[in-house]
Amino acid sequence: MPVEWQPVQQSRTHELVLRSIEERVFAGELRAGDRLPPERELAPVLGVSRSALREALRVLETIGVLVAQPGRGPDAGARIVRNPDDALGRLLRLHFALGSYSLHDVLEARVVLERSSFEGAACHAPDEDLDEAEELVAGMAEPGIGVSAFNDLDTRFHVLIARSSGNALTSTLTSAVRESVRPLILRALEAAEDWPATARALNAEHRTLLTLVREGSGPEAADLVEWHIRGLHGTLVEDPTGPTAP
Amino acid sequence: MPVEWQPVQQSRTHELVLRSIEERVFAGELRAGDRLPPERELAPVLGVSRSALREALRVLETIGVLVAQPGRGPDAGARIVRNPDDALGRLLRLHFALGSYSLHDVLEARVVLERSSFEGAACHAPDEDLDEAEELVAGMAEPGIGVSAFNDLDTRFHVLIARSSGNALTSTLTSAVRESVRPLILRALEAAEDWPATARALNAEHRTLLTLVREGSGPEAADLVEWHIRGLHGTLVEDPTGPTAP
DNA sequence: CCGGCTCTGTGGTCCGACCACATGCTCCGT
DNA sequence: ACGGAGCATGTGGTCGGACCACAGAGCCGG
Repeated sequence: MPVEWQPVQQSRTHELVLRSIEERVFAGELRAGDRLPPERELAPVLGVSRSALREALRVLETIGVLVAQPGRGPDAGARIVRNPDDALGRLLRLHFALGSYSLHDVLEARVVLERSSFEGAACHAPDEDLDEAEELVAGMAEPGIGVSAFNDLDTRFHVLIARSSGNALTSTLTSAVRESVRPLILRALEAAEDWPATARALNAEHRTLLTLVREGSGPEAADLVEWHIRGLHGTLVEDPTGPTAP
Repeated sequence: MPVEWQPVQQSRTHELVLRSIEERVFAGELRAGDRLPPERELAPVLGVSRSALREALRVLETIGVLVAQPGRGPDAGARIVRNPDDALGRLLRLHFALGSYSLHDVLEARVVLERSSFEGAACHAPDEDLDEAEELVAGMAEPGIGVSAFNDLDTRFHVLIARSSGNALTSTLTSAVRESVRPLILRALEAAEDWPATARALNAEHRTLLTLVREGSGPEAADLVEWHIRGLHGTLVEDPTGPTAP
C-alpha cells in the first residue's frame, strides 16, 4: 500500500516538453554551452506546436538555464547557460513581497548565510576582491552620501564578500536574500533619525569586518557580521501595506 | 556620472508584461489568493497578444507565484499563490545537474542550513511534527529496507525538521538543497559496501538527533547533524558523466 | 581589397481557430 | 415541487500560419 497519495500527472504539453529537456540535462546530454535546435525544427520533432515548445523554453529561461537570442551566427539561437543568480533573486523578491517569508525568517537566513560567507571569505578571498571591497567601503564613507547610493554600495559589498567566499551556492543564496530585502532596508535607512551618524556607525563596522577578513579571523568576522545584520534589521518594520499573514 | 553601465532595457513584450505584473505585486495590489482577469481580457488591456501574456504568466507560474486552471467557477482562472518550494527545488536541481555548483559547495550549504534548522527545531518544533519524525525514523529502521525507500524517508525527515524549525525561508532552502542532492545520495547509498550496517549507523544518528531536538539541545543537535551530513557526503563522488567545470 | 547590398535564418509577436473540461443553468419528466 | 439529464458558457491549453526585427553570411561591384 502506498504511504501517500501523489498528485496525478498533469498532462499539459509544455510540461511534457519541459520534462523531456530536463531529462536530457540530468542525463548529461545537454551541457552548459550547448545549443538547442531551432524552435521550428525542434517543435515538430517533439510532436508539439511551436507555442508549447516556446512556453517550455520560457520556463527554462526563467530558471536561468537557457538564453535565447535571435539573429544568425554562432551566438544565435537557444543556448544552455548557468545563470542562477537572477532567477533566484527574482524568485525570492516576489515571494518576499507576497509574504511567503516573514522579516524574521529573512533575518535569520541572512545571519546564517552571511556568517558562512564571511568565514569563507576570511579563508579564501583573493586580494583583488578585498581591494574592490575596500573601494566600496570607501565609497560608503564619502561624506554626504545619499541613502540610495549607500544602500547600493552596501548591497554590493555584502554580495562581493559572498562571492569571494569561494562557495558559489551560498554566494547565490546570500545575494538573492540580500537583494530581496533591499527595498526594505532602503526604507529603513530613509527613516533613520540621524542618517549621518547611522552611516558612520555602519561604516565603522564595515571597515572592521574587512580588516578581520583580511587577517583571516573568520569566527570574529562572523560574529561581527551577525551583530551588524541584527542591528540593522532591528530598525526595520514590516511593510504595513505589504505582505501579511493570510 | 553613473558608477557603472547598466545593460540596456530589453524590450521583449512578455518581459514588459512580466514587469507590469511584478510591479502590482510589489505595490501590494496583487496579493496571495487574488485572481487575474481572464487571459482574453487581460491581453488587450495590456496591449499585447495572448501569446505574449501567456509567456509572462508561465514565468510567474514557474516561480511559484501563480497557478492556473481551466474550467468555470470560483477556483478557475489564474490565481496568485505562494508556493516557492517546487520552484526553488527545480531551480537548484537543474543548476546542480549543470554543474553550477560543486558538490563541496552543496555540502557546505547543507551544513549551514541544517545546523540552523535543527537549532530552530530544538526551540520551536511542535510535538506533532516530532511524532511524525519519530515515525519516519522508525520507518528507516525497518529491517531489510531498500535503499530507495530509505532515501525517501531520509529526505522527508530532514525536510520535516526544517519545516518544523519555524523558519519558512531556511526551510525552503534546506528542502531544495536536500532534494537537489537526492539522486547523488541515492547512488552513494547503492554503492555502499555493507548497506545494512550503513543503515544501522545512520539510524542511530537519526534517533540521537531526534532525542536532542526533543530535549531542546539545539547546539548539540547542530553539531551532530553537521557530523552526520559530512559523513554521508564524504562517501559521495562527483558524477563522472555529469557536471564538470567548463 | 573593401564597402555596401541582399539573402537567409533566428527568435519574437500576433491572430484566429479549435479543444477539453468544469461549472452553472435550463428544461423536461416524475 | 423536485431532481436529473443535457445544453450553454467561460476558462485555460493547444495549434497552425503569418509576419516582423535583427544580425550574420555571402555576394557583387567599385
